[in-house]
Amino acid sequence: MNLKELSKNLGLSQTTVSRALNGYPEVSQATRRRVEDAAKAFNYRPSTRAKGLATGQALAIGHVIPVSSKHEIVNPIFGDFIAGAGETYARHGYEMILSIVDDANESHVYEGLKSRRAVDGVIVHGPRMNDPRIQLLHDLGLPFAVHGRATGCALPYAWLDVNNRRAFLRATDFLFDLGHLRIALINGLEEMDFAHRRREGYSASLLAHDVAVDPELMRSGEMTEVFGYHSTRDMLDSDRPPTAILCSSLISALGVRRAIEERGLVLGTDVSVVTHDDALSYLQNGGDVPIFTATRSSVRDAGRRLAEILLTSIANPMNSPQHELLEAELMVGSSTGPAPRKD
Amino acid sequence: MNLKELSKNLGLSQTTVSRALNGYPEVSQATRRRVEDAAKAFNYRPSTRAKGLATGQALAIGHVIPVSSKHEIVNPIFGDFIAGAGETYARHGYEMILSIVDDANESHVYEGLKSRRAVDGVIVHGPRMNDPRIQLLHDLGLPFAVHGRATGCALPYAWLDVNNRRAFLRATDFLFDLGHLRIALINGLEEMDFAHRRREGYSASLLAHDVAVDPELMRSGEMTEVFGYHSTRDMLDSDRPPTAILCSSLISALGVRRAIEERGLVLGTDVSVVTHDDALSYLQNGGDVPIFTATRSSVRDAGRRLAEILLTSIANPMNSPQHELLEAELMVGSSTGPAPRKD
DNA sequence: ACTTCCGCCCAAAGCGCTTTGGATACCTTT
DNA sequence: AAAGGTATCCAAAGCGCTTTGGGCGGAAGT
Repeated sequence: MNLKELSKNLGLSQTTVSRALNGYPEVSQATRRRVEDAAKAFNYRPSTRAKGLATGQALAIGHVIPVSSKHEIVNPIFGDFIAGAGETYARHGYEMILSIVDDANESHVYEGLKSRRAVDGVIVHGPRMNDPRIQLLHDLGLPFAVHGRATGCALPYAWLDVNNRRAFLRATDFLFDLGHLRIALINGLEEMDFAHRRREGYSASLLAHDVAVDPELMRSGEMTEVFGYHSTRDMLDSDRPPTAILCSSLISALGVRRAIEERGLVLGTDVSVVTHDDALSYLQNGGDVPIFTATRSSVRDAGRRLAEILLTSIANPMNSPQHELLEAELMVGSSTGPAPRKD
Repeated sequence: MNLKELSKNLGLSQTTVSRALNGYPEVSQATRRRVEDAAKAFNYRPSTRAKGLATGQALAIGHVIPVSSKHEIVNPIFGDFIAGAGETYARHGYEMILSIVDDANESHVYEGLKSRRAVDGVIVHGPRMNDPRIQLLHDLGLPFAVHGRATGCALPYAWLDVNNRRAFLRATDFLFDLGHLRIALINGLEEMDFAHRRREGYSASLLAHDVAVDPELMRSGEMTEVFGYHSTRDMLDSDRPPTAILCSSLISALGVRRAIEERGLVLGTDVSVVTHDDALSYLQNGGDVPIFTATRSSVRDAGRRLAEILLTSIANPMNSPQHELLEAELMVGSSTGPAPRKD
């Protein structure tokens, strides 16, 4: 069923039917009702493509998911983020279109989305330091919003981020308060902006407590379970093992725990662990009592809100870009305890 | 830059430019080259929408991701599956459009995709037993392919599945060979087709070994870490605890391990565990030596191939639907060992 | 009674592409 | 030299919608 058929069926012009359906005022209540009923009855829905052609809008938002060409890893937070964003899009009648692309070709994908007029805007995932994408998108004139931030980019742009620095500062302070002095950091890849900020928070706390930064206690890599395991194992086997570990993801934290328990040590007694928790739906941090002490911030919620930010910036192109900085909450679980005494 | 401008620029008609770009023979080599060069120079790409309108194709595939309204859980395998499918789409010039929807509204979404002509076909995720979606899609005349199968659906349809029954049959046999007699099954939600098939394989092995099925040893639920933990804890605390556990996902297996170790038991010695492993990029089963003995099948590869199946079925609508049944490989890790002797 | 205005509706153009049905020039045949 | 191919190219229609620029009748104003 298309517009022409529907209007023929109703004995009305396409104009009137279109207007009735889109809520324009120059249609009488009676006809509007009649049209709406018929549309429902025939299960009529305007073709997205035709509508898009006529209006110049795509009614779609692009998500370009970088898959690191080295590691072939899809960010595990991605599913939940998308779920959140999808809620917003559904409410506003937008589609979400996804491109999976290895990070080498990324710029081509953005150019393609723009020149094919496939989307009205894009969400930038996994920003790195000085990320070239934001300059590129700016030059392309393609509206965008960033999940995270890109340190070093001077241009104003819309973003939503967790206060990673503050979260890791507080977490480290918390460990100091428990008496820990050798605190390790198992972080994401150095080039990622969030990892950089977390390290800053960590370093700032060390500095404030007059503790020197020990490179032996800092690891960074793709945040897999295995990475957490290996890093922890190596550090525990060293001469001066840490008594506490700060970890950038719950998945790696599982590996951290494995290494700790494999050594016969007890989590929260011999070694304390604090992790960041993205509140992934399939990986909750325990039940009522959190297992891990964690800095927590829902990535699904971030998806919902960042999508909202992007849509409003598309609707009001002249406004200056919005930001939102979410504070992570520090949830104390059973993975932390006082630093073990030296005997 | 659009076709009209480009052709004006070249002093050619839109027809010729369009044909040159789309590989039609009625264009001389010389002009084709000229056109291609100009297109590259101006960074011209045909508008997807206009092209779609003219051809009647959408050049897009829909993925409808059900988020269980009860549990609000996004299937963790989803990211990797999408990454695989995305590779295929990119190669064939298709876009991927995603709808996140709670399972109550699912049918509306499919109808919407169809009537808005937004996609050329869809991938069905997470099929349940007697899944009504396959009948619905069949009636709508929307091409589709299923990731998994739907027991009880009589219609022929395209699918790709792991041989779940065989995998779990072999895994259970393997545990029997090690001398285990009390083997537990921690499975996905009962209504999911894959869970049903895995249970069948498990039961068949028990039957073949003259062991009665004990409902106390069978759990099913959303496959989270916490679910694996709780199920294992409860079973280990019972009068007749299992000596081996079969688990439907690596994530739950992490919870299984936690419960085992929390009881002071040793994985692979006191309790053996075999899990299914979807080979998720961020959750590898150990490094060179697998941690868990596992039935393994890459879900990313499944995505790649199922997308291929769908695209060929769209290209050849008259052919009967293709299937592909993947065999999982049984990888022996360190989570299994001989059944402990009764002293 | 005559204009004015308003409420309701319509015909047609246009969005950017593909595709049909020629047209034109240049070769080959016979 | 006339007829028939062949290789290139083009004008225009059409895909399904929105939107511009009226048209038409009846109520209100004078």
